[in-house]
Amino acid sequence: MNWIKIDEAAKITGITKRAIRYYEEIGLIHPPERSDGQVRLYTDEDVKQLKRVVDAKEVLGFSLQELQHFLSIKERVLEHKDQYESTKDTTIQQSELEEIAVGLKEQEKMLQQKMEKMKSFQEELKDLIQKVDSLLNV
Amino acid sequence: MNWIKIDEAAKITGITKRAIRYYEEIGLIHPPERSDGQVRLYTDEDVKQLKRVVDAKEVLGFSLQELQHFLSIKERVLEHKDQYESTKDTTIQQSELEEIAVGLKEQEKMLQQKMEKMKSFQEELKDLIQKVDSLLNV
DNA sequence: CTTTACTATGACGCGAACGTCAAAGGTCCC
DNA sequence: GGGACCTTTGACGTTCGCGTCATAGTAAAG
Repeated sequence: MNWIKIDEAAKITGITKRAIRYYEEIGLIHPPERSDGQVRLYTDEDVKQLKRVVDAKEVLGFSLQELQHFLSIKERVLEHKDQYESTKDTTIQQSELEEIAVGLKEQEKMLQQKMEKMKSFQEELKDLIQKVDSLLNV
Repeated sequence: MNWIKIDEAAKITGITKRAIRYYEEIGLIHPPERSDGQVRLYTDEDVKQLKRVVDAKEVLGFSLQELQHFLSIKERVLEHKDQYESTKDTTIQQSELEEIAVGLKEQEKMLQQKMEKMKSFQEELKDLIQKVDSLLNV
């Protein structure tokens, strides 16, 4: 495995070291491994997750809390699927699954609305660009 | 004209009264008319503008400053177009127009990227919903 | 084993975007 | 015209998302 320290992880992702530690602090990313001396060591996977989280935050405008909520749901669902017949604590109750389904569908609806609004804003932007261009080409 | 006070405007738009006053304070919306006793009176147009501003903020994840910048550019461009042959102070210099064009095109590019990332996130969401549904229909 | 360069943790600071409260004044209805 | 209920301005408080020290420990090179 290729372990890197926080400074390199920061350089790769473009996120500051402080922000990375902060994301860990609020549970947005998994705490990475540590050296014997308590130094954080990141894998490629860790770095990927970091990038995805930041993308989602920037692009979707989700608050970090919302994002964390989504990620924990996702993990639990995937875990549930893998360990289908096990009876671990991580197993999700049927009733809870239904709630999750409702919540996710709600999210998808909101995302859809967001994208539509973005489109109309994009149109407006294009219009404005056209107008500016026509003013320039006289 | 149908004048409404801030409380009704707040109820219509879903924005708090404090936020509306704040938006006015930082120049995000035009100061509305006032009664003799200094009470803010909003028209339908004002309410529309409020909605659009908030939409843009929520959907695009713009900071209020960025948004204000965009709105002021837009207004000045439109004004420029109307008063084409006038020599008012509001007229935009050629050089400035070019800068604006560059800035707007940059914005459009970023918007495009955002929308693409949103799409892929939407796919992920749909996947997850499918998985949950398949877990429910056993 | 020392030096040099990171790293960890804790604490305080900060700007944005409001919330909240107080004091003073405005509106409207009977 | 006198309450009951808004509104305004000002000021301070709060939360989020980090930035920025300060202090102390760690890693790697020579």
